[in-house]
Order: sequence, then C-alpha cells, then structure tokens
Amino acid sequence: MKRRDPNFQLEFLLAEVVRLQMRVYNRRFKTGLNQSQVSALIHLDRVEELSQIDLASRLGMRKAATGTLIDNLQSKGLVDRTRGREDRRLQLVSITDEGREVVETIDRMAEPLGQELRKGVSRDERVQLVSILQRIRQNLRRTEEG
Amino acid sequence: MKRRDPNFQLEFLLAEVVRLQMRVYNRRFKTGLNQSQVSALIHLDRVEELSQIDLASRLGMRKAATGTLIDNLQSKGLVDRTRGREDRRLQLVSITDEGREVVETIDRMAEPLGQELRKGVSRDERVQLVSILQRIRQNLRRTEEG
DNA sequence: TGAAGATAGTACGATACCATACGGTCCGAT
DNA sequence: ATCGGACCGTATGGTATCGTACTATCTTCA
Repeated sequence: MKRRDPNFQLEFLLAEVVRLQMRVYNRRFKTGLNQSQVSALIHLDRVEELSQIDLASRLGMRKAATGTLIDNLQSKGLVDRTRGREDRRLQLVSITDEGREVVETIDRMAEPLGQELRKGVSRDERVQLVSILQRIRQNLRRTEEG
Repeated sequence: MKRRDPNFQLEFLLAEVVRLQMRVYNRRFKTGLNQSQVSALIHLDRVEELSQIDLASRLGMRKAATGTLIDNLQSKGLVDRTRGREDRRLQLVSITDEGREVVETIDRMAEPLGQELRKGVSRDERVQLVSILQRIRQNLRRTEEG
C-alpha cells in the first residue's frame, strides 16, 4: 500500500465523502435550504443566540460566507439579527419560531436518510468517528491560526 | 445529549471539517492547484488512465465539474486526454511526466501538514476512520443512484 | 438493420464559499 | 483622553461545484 494511495489518504477521502453527502442531501430535500443553512439553524436552535463570527467558527466557514448565509435565512424569516447591546460590533443571530418549525420538519425528514447512511456502522464506531474528527478539527483550527 | 446536537450530528461535523481542511490546505500550498486537482493527479499517478466519469466517481464529483477540472490540469500540461479507441465516447485521461513531478513535489510539501493534522490520532484510529468513511461512502453511492 | 434507449462528455447558468479589502466599534497603553 | 491596534461585520470579485439540457457514440432488440 503506497503512502499516497488515495483510498488511504484521509484528506481526499473526507472531501470525496462530503461532496457526495452534500449532493445526496440537497437533492433529497428540496426545502429551499441547503445543508449548511440547516446546520446553522440547528446550532441556533440549541444555543439561542450567536454572533456571526461564532457561528462561522461552528460551521467551519469564514465570516463573509456566514453573513450571506444568514442573509438568506433572515429573508426567509427563519432567523433574526440584533446588534449586540454591550458590544455593538456584534450581530446576534437567533432563530425564530418559524425557524424552529423548519428545523423540526427537516429533522423528521432527514431521519430515514440518516439511517440509510449509517448502515453497517455501529453506534460505537460512530462515537469513535466523531471523536477522531473532533481531534482533527482541533488540529486544523490550530493550524489555520498559526 | 439531544439527538440533533450538532457535535454529534456526523454529517454536519464532516462538512465542517472538510471546509476547514480545504481552506488550510489551499492556503498553505499556493501551487496553483487546489486539493481536488491534486487528488485527481494522485489517482492518475496510480492507475495510468481513467475516463472522466471514472475519475468523477473517485473524486465524488459530477462529470461536468470533473471536465473543467481536467481542462485546467491539461492547460497546465499535467495531464493528457485521448479519445477511447474502442469506445470513442471516452476521454481517457492520463498524467504526464510533468504531472508526476508535481505530485512528487506536493507530496513532499504536504507531509509536514499531514503530520500536524494527525496529531493525537493514532495509526489504528486512522485505519478505522478510513474504514468507516468507506462504508458511509458506499451507502451514499447506493443512495444517490436509487 | 435501424430505431430506442443508455452512456460519456460538454455547455451554461446558478450557488456556495473563498480571499481580500474596507468601515465601524472596542480596548489598552501612554 | 486618545491613538493604534484588535475585532466584527459587509462588500466585492473569483473559483469550485452543482443541475439541467444538449450532442455524440454505443448497445440492444424487434
């Protein structure tokens, strides 16, 4: 097995899987929202209020892209923006009731797809997968700053 | 832990990590090639000759995007295209000597970054990660067709 | 054999995300 | 008190990839 065998070159495999995943996901749910927007809504559903930079970091995106993503969600009435009271640089983003409904709906719709994609992967393996990915994410974040 | 906790929602974590990874990678190597193009070259370095559809499948992309990706590599002299002899629909893509040199160079340059990103992840864990991702890829492919 | 699909590639318009550059707001040192 | 630097967001132009529609070639079967 050569060192740069693509099937064992983690970075390439990750990219490949995510491209596939995005296509499958966005094709399956023609909700008007893409996976990133859904991800943002789910984050907001949990924490109530996030600055755009904070949200960007959670999505793995840059702030500019996150800004336009929020623009779209806002124009659909799924999130609100408020200037930070103490720090007026911040745009605090929060999910609306309508946004919560959408999250609920999509969450239900996505359930069968999720099951499909987890076939042949045990719960333990999933836990481990998440754990490893989190460590890699940590490394990536550190690398990006330095 | 709610079911849709984003940190445990595999799909979102994967997307996040890959966005980060792409940024880090493409920022580090300003080689004129992005990660996808490098991935294509590495595939071609191993198998000599691939149709564009075959390559697309390996990259997790659609054929149209793969076509323009190959256009770029070809315009840089890193790959060649030949019409299939038996099946003239095929565009058989192969790597040039110059392409091989580029692969070699980038491979060397990427080594330290790879080490950085694998910090805290054992070899066994990497093997397992790859194995799980391959199964998920399998599921995704099956789902996309059906 | 020849007409009806299937398959490989290309063309084109849309979108997601990036990088850079800029404007507003905050803060720490002097 | 204020000035320089750090930080948040927005604007803008570029690139990667998508989805759809089209052309050319192959295959199958009546």
